[in-house]
Amino acid sequence: MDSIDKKILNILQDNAKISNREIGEKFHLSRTPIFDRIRKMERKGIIRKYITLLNPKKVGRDLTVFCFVSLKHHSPEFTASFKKEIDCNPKVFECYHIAGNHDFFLKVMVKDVEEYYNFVSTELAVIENIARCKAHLY
Amino acid sequence: MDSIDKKILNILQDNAKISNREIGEKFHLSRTPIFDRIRKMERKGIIRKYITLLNPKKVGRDLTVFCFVSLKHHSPEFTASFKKEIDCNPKVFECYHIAGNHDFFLKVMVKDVEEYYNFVSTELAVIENIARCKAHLY
DNA sequence: TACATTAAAGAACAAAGATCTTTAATTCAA
DNA sequence: TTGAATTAAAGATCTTTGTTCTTTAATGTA
Repeated sequence: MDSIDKKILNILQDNAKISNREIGEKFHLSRTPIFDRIRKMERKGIIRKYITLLNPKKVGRDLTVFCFVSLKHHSPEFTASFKKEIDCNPKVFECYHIAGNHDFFLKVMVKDVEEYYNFVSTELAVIENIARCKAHLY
Repeated sequence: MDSIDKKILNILQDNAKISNREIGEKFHLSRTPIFDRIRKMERKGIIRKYITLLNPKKVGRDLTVFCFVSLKHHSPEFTASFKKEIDCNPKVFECYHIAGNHDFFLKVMVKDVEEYYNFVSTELAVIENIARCKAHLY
């Protein structure tokens, strides 16, 4: 991976739909080498996927909550089981197992505070292994 | 926005590069109405942007740090100025202005702990308005 | 030097996006 | 209910893009 590859990645990170020709113009290259470079990075797994970002406020998800969850039991089985369960929840947009005082970090997107507390009481707190949950509203 | 629009959004969220024809096949529609629906949602701002996700481990970003930053001054000018500055930093992948005890929440991706502390000392702490910074390693 | 490897360009083709017109369905007011 | 206006979809068409293949130049190696 040379400096051109890295610059291509920077461009793509911000805009997945830019054409190879337009990228090539920035480096005085034709679209062929750009295509080849991108495909190589896709095949190597450097480029993971192309996704679409929505405007949460316009799709009924006005409130973002960052939420630290502590578990009672910390064995690999328990943490993996928790992650698997929470990853399926459509309100949970990101889930990380972090080091430090807490165990998991969640990014939850909901309509309002009421929906968030419903989420906590009916979808989060019902999970056996949960000890504590600390929220940061956005 | 009807149910077809919502399903289109679900598909696009996971794959920004799927063709209109392929989406249309799922609903027994031609590519024209799919194109029109997507463009409408783009113009309304429902669709925000198309981005590329990389594999952090393969681009020398093994360590993710969630970092809460508190500011000294909290006026709109100060917070906007901080956000503008930090948004330009290539190591900062997400930045949110949150309610609660802290002011900003950052998702920072770096090679290792050393690079993170370099980031804090040479790129974060140099910003005048910073009061505190609390990190959660991932 | 001679050979293999790599990167880029250019030609060529299939597929995609994008625009425009027409048709059918739906809504709304007279 | 009728008729006009609006909307959604299809189909034709054109431009651009992605993709493949071949050729050429540059680089590295025995």
